[in-house]
Amino acid sequence: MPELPEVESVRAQLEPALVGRRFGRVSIDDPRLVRPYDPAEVAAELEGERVAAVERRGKYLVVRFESGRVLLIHLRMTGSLLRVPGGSLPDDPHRRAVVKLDDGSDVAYRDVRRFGTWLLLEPGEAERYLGARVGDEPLDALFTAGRLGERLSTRRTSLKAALLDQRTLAGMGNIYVDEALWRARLNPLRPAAGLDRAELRRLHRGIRAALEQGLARQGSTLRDYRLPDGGGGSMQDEFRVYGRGGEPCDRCGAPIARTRVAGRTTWFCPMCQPEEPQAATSSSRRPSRSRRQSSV
DNA sequence: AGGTGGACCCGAACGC
DNA sequence: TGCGTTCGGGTCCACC
Repeated sequence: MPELPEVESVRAQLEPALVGRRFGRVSIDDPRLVRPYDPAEVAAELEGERVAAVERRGKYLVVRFESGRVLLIHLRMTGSLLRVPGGSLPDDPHRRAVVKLDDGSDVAYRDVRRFGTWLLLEPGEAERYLGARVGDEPLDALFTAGRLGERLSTRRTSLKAALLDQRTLAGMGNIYVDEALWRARLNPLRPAAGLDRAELRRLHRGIRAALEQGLARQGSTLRDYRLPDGGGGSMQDEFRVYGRGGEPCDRCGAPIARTRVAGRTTWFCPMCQPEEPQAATSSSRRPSRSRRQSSV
């Protein structure tokens, strides 16, 4: 599922192919993609636009045109973009749209489950749209452990739910939240607002480490994820907990547990990520008791 | 206000 | 073999 590392990897490949290019013929074959707008009208409006920049905010791809208009692409779960140079697109029953560029290349949008969206916004509209939905960029230099603490301090829900909320911070999904919490040795059910400074530092590092490793591997390819050149990522080979129920924890050897938190399947290590924080030598926190955990 | 759960999709994996 | 059922994932929206 495309999360921040996947979307950023797509963006990086798309940018040199798109910037400076003018959209030629555009066909949008699935009305869901641009709902509630008319596919033919959106396609017609896109034709002739020249790309000024290809950016990313959270899980959104942001295609900025010289006109000031912005095309926001969200891949949701199974969306992918394929760029081919010569206009020889392979057949694909799940293709939902094609953009012909003025250098003759084609950019095709594929989406098995049809959750993805293309939204064409007029100049100035994108900032407000994104601002309402997307919080801090976790890899931005301004995103510190202190800032993370601020964002979490007002939340009344679990750590997992808060991190999945794109307004808390942008770009984490089910995979990278579980991976970040494992790295931070924090239980997904811990209250989001209850972390001390040391825990916040661990979480901040865990988030960045998980996302940066995902970026280095060009994302994770579980099923439908593809880069614009047709390749895949390899982060799935580096998962510490995601999808690994019953396997031994890389850190302590205990079997990885599978449970459900915030409506999502959640993997964690019951030993490394206990519900009660471990007693620290310098703190007066009461010692952790053994807790029954759901297993596998 | 803020959190929770269902709806939206469809292919894969499962159960009988 | 072949059917039916369950599952999952990100976001929105109705509900509490």
